[in-house]
Amino acid sequence: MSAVSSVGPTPSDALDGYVLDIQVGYLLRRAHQRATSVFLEGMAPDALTPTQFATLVKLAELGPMSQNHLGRTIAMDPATSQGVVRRLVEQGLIHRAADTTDRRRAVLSLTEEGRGVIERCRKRGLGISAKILSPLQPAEREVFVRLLKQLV
Amino acid sequence: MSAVSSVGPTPSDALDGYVLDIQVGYLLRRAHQRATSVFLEGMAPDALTPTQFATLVKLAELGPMSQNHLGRTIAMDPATSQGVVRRLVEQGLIHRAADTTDRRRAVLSLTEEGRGVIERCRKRGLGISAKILSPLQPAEREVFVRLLKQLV
DNA sequence: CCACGATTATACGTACACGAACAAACTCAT
DNA sequence: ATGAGTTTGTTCGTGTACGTATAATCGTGG
Repeated sequence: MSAVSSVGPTPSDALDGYVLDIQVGYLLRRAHQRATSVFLEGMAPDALTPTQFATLVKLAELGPMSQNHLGRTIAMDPATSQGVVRRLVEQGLIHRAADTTDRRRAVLSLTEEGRGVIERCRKRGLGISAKILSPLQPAEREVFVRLLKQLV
Repeated sequence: MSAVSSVGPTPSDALDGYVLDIQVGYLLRRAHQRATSVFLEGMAPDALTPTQFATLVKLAELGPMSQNHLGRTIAMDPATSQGVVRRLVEQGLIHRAADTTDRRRAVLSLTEEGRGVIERCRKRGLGISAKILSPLQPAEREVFVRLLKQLV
């Protein structure tokens, strides 16, 4: 029976040194929330999510490939890839074709419309990145991105 | 299996300078994924998610309060708070009581079991934070956390 | 006192993220 | 060439996250 109740003004007997607001996981969650929010606001004209845009960009970078392969290049679970690709196909930005040599695979490629969306959104993407980093001093931004890359 | 041995010139005509892998939003998504994964692995004995743990910790820090208020202190949408708190109540870690002076509110507090979980998990939480930051040099870790805090 | 606006909590829909289970198809070793 | 093991894509369940809508309640100005 641990009598937990300290009479004093500290309700955090059980914590003892654990301060949530400086834990890196908590801060990453908050920063990711804000980055997503800035992205959605900036991409509102095309109604693209960060993951959807990343999928299109990677497909443009690397050319046609299978769904799972594409997903792996941007750290998407196969189950997640399925939903993301399905929505992009429904929007007409990605084309699905059967692979002639491997009947399990679906070969994905950009449609003309998908290519157009990327061109329109490229500049906006750079603006969004700048806005996310805007609370930092210019010199700090490069440091932060360098460290963040090491963390992934 | 290797990178695309460029069948054509550049498949990324539409990109022109937009490299996904150095966009801060994309890196934050990846880092958050990894942080979540490390957390879930480290907290496996108690099966707590990062958000659930944050909720318990904040409740210990600040004492009993309403559901929306608690949610706001850790950047949760009211809709999100509802689900997180419901699951914690189902696990017996949080107690819900009607507010006597405001019948809209539900006053949340930690149960004895909830307090025990926090005590057990405190040290593990610190270990998890260290593990997330482990790819960085010790000096870099403080810099990173400082910059990350400014981004939130 | 009462109508109006704000707040609290809930419900529904959408979207990522992942574990688990599955069928179909492929590869490879024996 | 057959069987074992792997890969591809899907489906289901859980959890976070958010917009929108709604009902109940509270506070305040007139």
